[in-house]
Amino acid sequence: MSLLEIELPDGTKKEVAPGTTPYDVAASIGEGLARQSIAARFNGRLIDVTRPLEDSGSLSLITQNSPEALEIIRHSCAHLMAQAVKELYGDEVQVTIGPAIKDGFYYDFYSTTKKFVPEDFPVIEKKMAELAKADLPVTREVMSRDDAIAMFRGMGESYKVELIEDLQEPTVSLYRQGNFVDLCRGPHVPRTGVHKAFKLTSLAGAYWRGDEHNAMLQRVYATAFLNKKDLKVHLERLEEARKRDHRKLGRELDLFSFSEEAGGGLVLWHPKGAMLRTIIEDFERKEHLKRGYDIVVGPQILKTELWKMSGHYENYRENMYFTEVDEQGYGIKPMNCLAHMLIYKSKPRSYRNLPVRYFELGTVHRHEKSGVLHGLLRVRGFTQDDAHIICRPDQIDEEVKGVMRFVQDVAGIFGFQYTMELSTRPEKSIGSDGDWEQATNALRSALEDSGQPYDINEGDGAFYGPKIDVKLKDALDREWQCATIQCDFTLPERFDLTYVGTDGEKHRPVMLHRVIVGSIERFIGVLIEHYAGSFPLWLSPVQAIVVNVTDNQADYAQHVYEQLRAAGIRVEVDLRNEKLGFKIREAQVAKIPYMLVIGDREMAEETVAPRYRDGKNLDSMKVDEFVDFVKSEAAAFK
RNA sequence: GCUGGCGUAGCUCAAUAGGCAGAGCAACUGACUUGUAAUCAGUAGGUUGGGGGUUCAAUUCCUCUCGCCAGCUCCA
Repeated sequence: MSLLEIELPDGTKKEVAPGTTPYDVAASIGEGLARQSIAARFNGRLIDVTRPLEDSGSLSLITQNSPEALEIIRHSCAHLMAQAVKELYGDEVQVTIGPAIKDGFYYDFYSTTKKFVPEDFPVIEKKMAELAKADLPVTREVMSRDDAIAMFRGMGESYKVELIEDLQEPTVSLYRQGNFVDLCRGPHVPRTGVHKAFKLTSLAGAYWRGDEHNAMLQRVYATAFLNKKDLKVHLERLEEARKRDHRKLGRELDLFSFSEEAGGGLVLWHPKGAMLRTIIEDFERKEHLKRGYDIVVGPQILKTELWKMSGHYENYRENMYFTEVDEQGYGIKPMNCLAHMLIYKSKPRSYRNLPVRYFELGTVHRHEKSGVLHGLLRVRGFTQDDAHIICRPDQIDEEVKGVMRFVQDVAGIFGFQYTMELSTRPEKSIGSDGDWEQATNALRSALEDSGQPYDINEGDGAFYGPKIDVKLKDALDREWQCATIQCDFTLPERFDLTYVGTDGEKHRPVMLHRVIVGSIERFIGVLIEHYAGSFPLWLSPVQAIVVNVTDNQADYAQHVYEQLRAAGIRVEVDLRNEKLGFKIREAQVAKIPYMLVIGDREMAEETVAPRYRDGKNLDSMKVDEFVDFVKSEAAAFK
């Protein structure tokens, strides 16, 4: 039999007999490499390290240091968990699927009798640890489809049977470890002893195949890492995320609340939260004016007929609020585009006028399903930093690039990294091939131009045009959908938007919908978690607080407060008869950047003694000096 | 919307196998006049989310409803 030629990543070639496994190859290089290898990549495909090689090709070993390692370990750990559950609860529980996900994995179980509770976690973890310690070999088998169906049917695993029945292949692969066998494509770690750091984290309901008409399964979430140290870091990060929860900080910092009486998903902005909003809104207006946008304002309600014309009534009605007065129906706007188009249509437009860029801090209402509401991140009434750019087709490219630069600048100012996705034409869509091609190319070229990497979501665009989604990455590396840019051919058509071209004829413009931060509500929610409530000076609703040491300095402290207020500093004063330490503590908990301490010394010298919220004291300075200091510090962020 | 869990003072949480609802912080009053993360004492605060039911008696059990939380599905 002829030997196989195996090419290794460093370019060296080895000749091996057919049936040699990647593990054998690793062992021939070094014992350490063999021990560390948990899978292999052969001709681009991930395979088990114990899989016999049948062809020549390129081989690289996946060790614990490889980027793919964690996902494989987590997937294998899901099998370990399923094995533990089956050993503990046996026939009461049916297994379904258990993939790796971001930060961990889950396994969905079906049972009519066993109800998982968090108290089961230590029991399951203990069993998993036992199985890991036993260091069972994990072996792959190939079986005909019919045999596999018969086997799982015999085991009473009807969900597995259903999965296999839907597969087209004549054979399926199974993985066995000890008494546990699971349908799986693999690859998996070679032995259960690889699992050294795992933890069950939570329980949830989930529908079989994500369809609410199907049976409800019990999903057990868990996570696994290469070692205990990485697991610990991850758990600490979860704890940090909990501490930063914007709903908790929103209450503690007195920024906003919700009221049962007002209704779910409707935000009540308290003075400090409203201040924060106002700062961001002022920032937005300034930035838009700088970039050639015009500010417009449309009404909150528009006649129902208009929503029928736009297609919203047909496609979006269940998300809209309606009202009727004098037998005339109105829809409360869920989007701002209609008014902007009516403004465009208010007079004839020439190619010379294009593009028009209409910007509105547009408050919209959408009846989101009750189960999806989540603090500020998903609400029913919110304000978008919305703009519609109406332009000639040949201008799309430049306009999209302008929007991309805008996004880049704003992300930079707030200290966000971000990722981008291009969503292309879906199967169900309208518009000509040429339009789609031009618009998609414009978006792609803007993405290329930005120099940032991006993903492509084939077929995930809106039915009326392709789009770019931008996801901000916060201080804890979590992603939030904020900005989007969408090309739209439909609405200009439906509303008969036109411009007169050089040829004197009417032409159809293109409309770009775009938001930069998305919704002010969601953005503030993200900002709160991003900054953990400690806003930079320019965003802080309260920038400084004047605190006197004793009543003796009360009049001077009040005077300083008034001076600062008059100078445009967002300042408070705490004249309460409390110990200085107590007042400092309260200001610290409120995350106010500067505390201005005033005792007899400062009063005599007519100065203030600023203390930053990190505990550092600045030298005493005159009030005017502090004003200049704050203004220059705050400006530095912009 | 679906599945599961939870609603007790402004906040964080006790209590009850159905029998007078309690603490810390916050609030208020008073004393203390204080130099960089919590001074002491006192007072007040509740139709136990809301409606209906079972019971001599319901915060506790049943039921409907509203809201919140986790997830699913969907989204700025």
